[in-house]
Amino acid sequence: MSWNDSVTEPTRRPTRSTYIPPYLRTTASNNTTPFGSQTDFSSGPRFSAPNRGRGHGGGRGRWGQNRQFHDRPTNANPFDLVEKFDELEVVEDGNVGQGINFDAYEDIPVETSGSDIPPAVNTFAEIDLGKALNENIRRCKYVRPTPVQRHAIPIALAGRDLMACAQTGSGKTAAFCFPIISGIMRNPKSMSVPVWGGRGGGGVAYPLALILSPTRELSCQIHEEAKKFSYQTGVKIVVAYGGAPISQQLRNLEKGVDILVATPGRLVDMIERERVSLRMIKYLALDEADRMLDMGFEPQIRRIVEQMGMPRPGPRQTMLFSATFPTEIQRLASDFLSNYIFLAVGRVGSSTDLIAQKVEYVQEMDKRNYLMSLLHAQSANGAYGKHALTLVFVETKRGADALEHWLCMNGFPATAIHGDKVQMERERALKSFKTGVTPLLVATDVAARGLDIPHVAHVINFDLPKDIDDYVHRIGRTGRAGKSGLATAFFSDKNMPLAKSLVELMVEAKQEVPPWLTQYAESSSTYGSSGRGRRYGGGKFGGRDYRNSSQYNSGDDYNYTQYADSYAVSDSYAAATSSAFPYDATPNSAYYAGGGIDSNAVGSRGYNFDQEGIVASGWE
DNA sequence: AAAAAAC
Repeated sequence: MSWNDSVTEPTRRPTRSTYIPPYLRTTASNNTTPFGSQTDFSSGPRFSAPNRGRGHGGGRGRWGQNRQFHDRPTNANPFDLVEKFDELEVVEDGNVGQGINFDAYEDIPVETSGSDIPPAVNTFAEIDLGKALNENIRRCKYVRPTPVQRHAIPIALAGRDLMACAQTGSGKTAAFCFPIISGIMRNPKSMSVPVWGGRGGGGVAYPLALILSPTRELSCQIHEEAKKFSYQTGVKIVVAYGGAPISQQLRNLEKGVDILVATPGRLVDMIERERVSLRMIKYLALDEADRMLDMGFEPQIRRIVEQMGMPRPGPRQTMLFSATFPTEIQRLASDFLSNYIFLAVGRVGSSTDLIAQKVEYVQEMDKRNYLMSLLHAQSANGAYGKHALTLVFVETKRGADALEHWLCMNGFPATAIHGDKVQMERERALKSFKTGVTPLLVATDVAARGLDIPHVAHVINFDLPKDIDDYVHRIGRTGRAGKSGLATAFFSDKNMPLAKSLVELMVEAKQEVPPWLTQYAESSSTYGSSGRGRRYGGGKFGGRDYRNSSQYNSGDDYNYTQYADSYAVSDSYAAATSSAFPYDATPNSAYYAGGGIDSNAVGSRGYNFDQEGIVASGWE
């Protein structure tokens, strides 16, 4: 595949003066890496420096003059810093030489629609991502692309817009990062050089790629991942999010930025301060795109994408990733896309077989005592501590504080994370949880999506969420890295509206449903269930391209009529999901649950991907 | 109705 052809003429950012080729950019710390002291000047692309451009960035700031490569900040080796790396080594050592049955990939249902869809690849070797990126893939111990990567990367490398449906944990960060990094390296002339900043002076940074995510911690995580992928590529990644001093983030921007990872608020702030311009954005990725486009976020995202100088769809390549794409969200999202390809990998919105889901009927007033006995039983089993973390979700920030306090008063090493805490507390809580210092974390939905926290053995929905998709995201924090997980929900009278979809989800995941819950589900479904308070109408777990629904029916290979009918007769989760994949609509079919190559499903099929390091390296 | 996201 000659995606090379699709690469556009190199563009130069408006205000720049000194060009530093990539192979000079990353040499400063080469000798300190554990991956050899090679300073392989031949590995970088050779090209001549472009003409110097006169700065015209709105009169603000200038690019550096004659900045030498040794002036650049030392490039810390992310493979050293990320603690996951140690786990990778352990995992690998313990499992050397085991065969992997990659035929299992073939069973994953995949739906693509759109025009001229580039074929999927089976190996990274089939894709020319470049030497540096291939090295990083090796360092990350990604042996084979995950299913979403197999499909999404060729699509993205072909320059196509993409709406991709794959559950968190299916390797989507890499799926959009690899093509972005590769694309930027293919246009070396456009790569950043440091902004001449000076104290308070402030230049304008012109990132080529923008990755937006809904929470600060998720942006940090993406940044950490992306740094690993871009190691020694010369591609510079900067993260910007609120709650942290803006000064340091601005300084980071001044050192040069190709890819900006950000939360929306801080990004808008920086744009308004004229410290960031979106004028040169070539790649836009929205992680957790359905969340980014829900009621709370949509106006802000629309403003960023449509009203702050970003190039239009077409000149800009846009990639949306999410576990779920409700029809209504797809409709909104299509404003940002041009001739896009829709991709759904795995059973969309489904949870995984290896997460055992329990639902207990617990009255509000009994919840604390019930939690206490649960935790006592847990610690008696030894299922507790550094490698058996318990994540407790509550509905409100106040509730999180109260429960944290109560747990601590009762001798449990708990901490809490929610949006009313200052960022430092949030980060401290997360770290303390991750490291097992406080193996109990009470959290609001701030921690529900995307976060990759190894060793979460138990997710407790102390308060159930209102929406079943939030439930799916929450329980997806456990059962990772091939380990089994447990999810316990406290179901109270307040949760009656959730009964139906919860039962359907559990049936789908082959979980034992308590009879009382089935009864609730049936009684709640007798009235108002179909077409009622579903935020986005039918197809909430839209694993299907909305363009293929009736009014868009252009007649390709799907049976749209049947699909539409299934929504008409049943507004159910099961109907939505089982109709998502025409290849195998059998409810009990053993394809990977949860989108992509979910480690749990893999494990349940008897394949252990840990040995390849794929699972343990963090897929979010 | 809550949560998230700027200062």
